[in-house]
Amino acid sequence: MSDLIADIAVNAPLKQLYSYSVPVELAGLAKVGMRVRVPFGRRTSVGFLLELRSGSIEGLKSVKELLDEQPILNADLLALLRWAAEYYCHPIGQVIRSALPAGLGNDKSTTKILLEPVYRLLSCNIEPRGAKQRELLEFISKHGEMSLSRIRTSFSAPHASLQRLVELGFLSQREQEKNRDPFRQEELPKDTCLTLNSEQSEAVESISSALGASGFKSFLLHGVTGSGKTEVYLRAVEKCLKEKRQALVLVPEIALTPQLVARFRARFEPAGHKLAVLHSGLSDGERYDAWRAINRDEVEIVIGARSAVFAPLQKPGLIIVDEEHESSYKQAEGFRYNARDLALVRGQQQGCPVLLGSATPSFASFYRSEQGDVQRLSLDHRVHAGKMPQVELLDLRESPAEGVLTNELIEALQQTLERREQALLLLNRRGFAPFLLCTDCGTSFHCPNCEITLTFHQRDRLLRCHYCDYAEPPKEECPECCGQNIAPEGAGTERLEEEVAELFPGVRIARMDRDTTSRKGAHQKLVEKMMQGQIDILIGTQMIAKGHDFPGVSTVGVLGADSLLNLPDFRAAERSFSLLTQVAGRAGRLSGGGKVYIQTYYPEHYALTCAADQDYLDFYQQELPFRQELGYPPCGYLANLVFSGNNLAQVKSSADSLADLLVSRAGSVEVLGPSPCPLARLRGKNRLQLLLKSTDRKALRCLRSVVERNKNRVNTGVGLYIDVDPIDMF
DNA sequence: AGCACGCCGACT
DNA sequence: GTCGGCGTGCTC
Repeated sequence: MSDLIADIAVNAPLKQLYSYSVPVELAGLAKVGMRVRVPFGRRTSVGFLLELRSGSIEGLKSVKELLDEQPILNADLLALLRWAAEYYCHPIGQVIRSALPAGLGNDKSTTKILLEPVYRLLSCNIEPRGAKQRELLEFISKHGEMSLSRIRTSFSAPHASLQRLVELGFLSQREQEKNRDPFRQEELPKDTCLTLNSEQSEAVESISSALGASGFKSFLLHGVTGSGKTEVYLRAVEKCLKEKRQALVLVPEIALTPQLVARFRARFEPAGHKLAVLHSGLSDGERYDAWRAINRDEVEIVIGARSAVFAPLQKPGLIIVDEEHESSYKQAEGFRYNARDLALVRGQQQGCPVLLGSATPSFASFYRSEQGDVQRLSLDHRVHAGKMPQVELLDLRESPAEGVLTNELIEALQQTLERREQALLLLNRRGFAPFLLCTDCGTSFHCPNCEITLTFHQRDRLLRCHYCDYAEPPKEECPECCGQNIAPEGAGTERLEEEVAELFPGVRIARMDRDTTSRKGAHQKLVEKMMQGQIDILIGTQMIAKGHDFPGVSTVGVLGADSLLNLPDFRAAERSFSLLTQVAGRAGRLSGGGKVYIQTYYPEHYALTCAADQDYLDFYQQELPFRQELGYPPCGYLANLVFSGNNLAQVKSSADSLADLLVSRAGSVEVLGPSPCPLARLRGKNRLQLLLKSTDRKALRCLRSVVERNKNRVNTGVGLYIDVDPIDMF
């Protein structure tokens, strides 16, 4: 006797599926991709139906309830999610939940479906008496079925009259789901349909032919700032819509790039194409409505941040990842996926082209394009033939700064203010432990095994490598120049703001960083003030280098470029180059002849010199040997195991014992550590990491499954997670 | 993650 | 004598 069995991913941090019997009355209705309610242990839980098969139901509990009438996840999306759960070593139930809008994944559905009345004409043999009623009736008969909110756009307070018309039998009324529209009050911006230059045309041509062929193909659109990448996106999407397929556009953070959304709306909404936006700034309700509209196949273009890679499009024909180098595509907590990489996987699974775009491509993407895995499309020329700014590297060894600013930069700021132009000061101080530096010659201290900067640990007075746990005591004297001036470095935007205010009394200074923009709309407000010239000097973190162009800015100062270069991370040079190139592109966009000053102890470092020349290829060629020699991505693969717990001894013994096991099974995989995480204590927990590195992807996957099978070796009270393809090592 | 069971300290 | 602390173990 064979019965129907459902394999369910339960909403709990558990890797495997659980099998349930499907009761006869649900057998015909149950479909893969639906949410169900199942008894789980001594409680009930929401689960996701992933497989249906026949077999013996002996000893199985049965599905209690189907929570959807139709599957909410289609087969393609489920395939992507299952792949991601496996690849990123994360429980499938939680992976699925993270792909759903809040309210669909948990037991308590807090998000309400709004209903609104919809009116339809029944008969119009006789006329109603009131003038307003007649107008309403005429309006509805002209446009057919009409929702209350639509009627409200033409009539004020129509509800009472409509009620009366329903009572009199002129209209029928039914309830319909109402969609919350985040664009409600926004005016539709004007479209500027630009003519393409030859580079753009070529790029569009290549993408178009891939769209026509409808199979997977990936492109890297490498276009300098101002080279018109967005116009290429727009044309590609246009072509995609012509093929009757949908487009998915990923952006790092929509809140910071409203103009991209505006251009898409301007181009496509007048033609009647429906566009949806998914990002963290939406209310749960708005997000939920947008998600469901996409799922009902009412939307042709989706623009969204990271998690939009899971948008439930029925037949995506094109996936665009804008600013693909941005590290915010990697989720740093919980389900640690990389949306850029998953976009490529989704494209492969669904057979649709994927377009990665950036002015400073990630090293990985450029490498793939060099290998021929990704087709590179280059836009080397600025659309408006704007001059590239002049970049000057200020050598701090020759002219040390008294405070944060060197005299040259102070001078340049003074002149900028006199000319009534604006200045940007970038200081990317992030919460890292300070590093040691010889202020005479600029030497900092590197790990002999890993080639990354050693971090100074005040507590045990040691220089430590956060990858392999190499340690040495700090030198009293610089090994390069025998100088005695070895000092920890560090200064933040707040201190800079103070210094600038003292130097230039009366000047309008503003600061833009996470602290000053945490409130909703605060960022936009600063941007507007800057645009209107109400700010003379804007000080901020890398936030000021992204998103907006400030046409009035003629001078850019970069401080603490070295602190980025000295992060204990093999991507430090890549990050520095990328940020500096971007911020340099902010100067003198309109006026021409903007100047950029970068203060540094390493004016000869290739990350800086290449950024100064805006020369990506040169940077790539200089960086490549390091990655190759040390087997770092993309020349190798990484997985980071993080152990955390309150009791350091327990954390250490867990990490050590798992490390021993892994070393014995390592094969070609290097097992580095365990060593303290860059943030060795975080939220009261002691943290150790064990880095797995290999040029052989399969071997690394294999070792990861050894970890999965031996999680029980980890002491209770010690948490373990795996970060696959880590970006930040904390 | 929940939600139990279970085995030790201070309360009516 | 019990109420409850949170260690540990399981969930088709």
